[in-house]
Amino acid sequence: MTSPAIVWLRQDLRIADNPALAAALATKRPLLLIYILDEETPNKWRIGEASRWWLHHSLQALTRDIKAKGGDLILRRGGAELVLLDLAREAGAGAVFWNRCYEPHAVARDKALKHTLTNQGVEVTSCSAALMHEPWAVKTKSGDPFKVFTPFWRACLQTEMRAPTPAPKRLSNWSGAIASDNLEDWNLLPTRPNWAAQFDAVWTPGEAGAKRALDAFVAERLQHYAGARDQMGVEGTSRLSPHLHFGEISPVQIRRALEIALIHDPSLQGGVDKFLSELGWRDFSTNLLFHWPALPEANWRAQFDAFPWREDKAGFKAWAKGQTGYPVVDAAMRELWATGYMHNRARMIAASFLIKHLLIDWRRGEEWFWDTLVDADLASNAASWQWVAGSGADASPYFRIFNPVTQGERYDADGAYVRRWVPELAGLGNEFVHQPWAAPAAALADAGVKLGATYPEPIADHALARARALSAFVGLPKS
DNA sequence: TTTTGAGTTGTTCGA
DNA sequence: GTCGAACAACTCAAA
Repeated sequence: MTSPAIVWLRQDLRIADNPALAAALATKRPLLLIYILDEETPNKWRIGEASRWWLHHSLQALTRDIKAKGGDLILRRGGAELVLLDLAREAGAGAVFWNRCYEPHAVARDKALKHTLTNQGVEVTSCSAALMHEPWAVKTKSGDPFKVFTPFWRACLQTEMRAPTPAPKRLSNWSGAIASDNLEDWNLLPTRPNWAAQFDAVWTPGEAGAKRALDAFVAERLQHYAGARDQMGVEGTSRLSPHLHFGEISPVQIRRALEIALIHDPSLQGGVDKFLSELGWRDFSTNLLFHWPALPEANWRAQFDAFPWREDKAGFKAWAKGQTGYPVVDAAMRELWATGYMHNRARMIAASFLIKHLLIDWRRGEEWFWDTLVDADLASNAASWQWVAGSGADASPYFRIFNPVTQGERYDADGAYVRRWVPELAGLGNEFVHQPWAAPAAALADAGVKLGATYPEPIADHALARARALSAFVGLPKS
C-alpha cells in the first residue's frame, strides 16, 4: 500500500481552490484528510463561542462535500502537534500538506512541526491559500512592510496574484483504518440556553453556502455596493466575512468572480474596485499581525500605553447587552448578539462608543467581539479595534469621535436598523428614533416608550463624553 | 539624506 | 440650510 499524504485542514474548509489539497492530489498518493480541534495548547485566542457554532456547521458541510467525492474527513481533538505527529506515525504518512495560517501561535506551531516531520523523513509542503498575497510578498521599496493602507494597496494591485485552482473531481481516499471523533461529541453548539437559535435563519456555513452568498452579492448588490455598504438597515454588504475567515471561499476566487461579472457588465467597475479594496484591508490586517505579532494585545503606537482608560463594569455591561440608551449603538450590539454579526458601519459606531464615550480599553471590546462574532478573525479584529482607538497603524485621528445620533440619521435615515433590533422604539417617528430623550412627552407616550423603564436613558452625555475623550487624547505623550 | 505630499469611514462651529 | 475650515502634529513612502 502506498503511504498516504496527510492534508491538514485548518482555516481552509473548502475543496475548490485549495492549494494544499491540489498539491497532495498531484503526488498521486492516497489522501488522509484531517481536522484537529485544539483546546489543549494554551492560547489566549482560542476559538470564540459564536465561531464554534460556525465551525460545527462548516465541518458538517465539509464532511458531506468530501464524502460526495469519495473521500473522508478524520476529526481528532487534542494538542495539534501531538495529534498530527501521532497520526503521521499511525498511518505511515510520507507527506503532509497544509495551507498557511498567520496567527503568531500558528506560525510558531507550524514551524516546529515542519522541522520535526522533516527530521522524521516526512515531506512537508505549506501553501498560500488565505490571502491575495503572502505577508512577505508586498514590501516598500526599502524592503519594510507597509504601515499605511493606500500605498500597500497600490503595491498589491501591481503584484501578480496566484490563479484559483479548480475543484478536484475525485478524492482518492487512503484505505487504511483510521479512527475519527464524532463531531457531535465536540459540543461546539450552544445548549442551555441555545443563544444561536436565530443563526440558522441568517447563515449557511460551508463551501456551497459561501458560493451562494457570493453569487447573490454579485448579482444583486455589487452594482450599488459603494453607496449601499454604509446603509445599516439595508443588506448592501457581501456578508462573506465568516466564509472568508473559515476559508470556505478564497479572496482569489472572489476576485475571479468579480472579473467575470465585470466583463459582462462594465458598469460594475466602481463596486468591484471598492469591494476588492475591502479584501485588501483583510490582507493588510493580516500583514500587520504577521509583522507585529503583539497586535492583539499591545498598542501598536506605544504612546497609547499612557492612555487613562476607565474601569467601568456597569458601562461595559450596558454596552455589551445593548442598553446604552443610544439606539444605534444598542441596535448594533443586539444584532451582534442575535446573529453573530454586525454591520461594518455599526462596528465602527459601537467601537467608537466604547472607546471614546466610555473610555474603556479597546482590548475589552476586542475580547467581546472575539467571543460573539461568527467572523471573528484575530488580524481583522485587532487591527480594526486599534484603528478605531487611534492606537493602530494608519489609524483614525484622535478627534474623530462618532456622534451616534448623527451617524444614525445619516446611515439609518428611515430608522429601519433601529426598529429591527430595538423594537421597543419602533413606534417613534424618524426624527426621534435616534434620540428618544429629545422626544416630547406626548410622542413618547404615543410610541409606548417610558425612558428609564421600557428603554434606558443615555448612559453618557455625548457632548461631555466627547470633550472628555478629546482631552484624554491630547494628554498623551508625543511620539 | 532630505524633502515632499499624503494619509478609509467625522464633528462642530461660524460665516 | 449649506459650506468650508479647524480640529494637531506626526509618520509614512517615495523621489
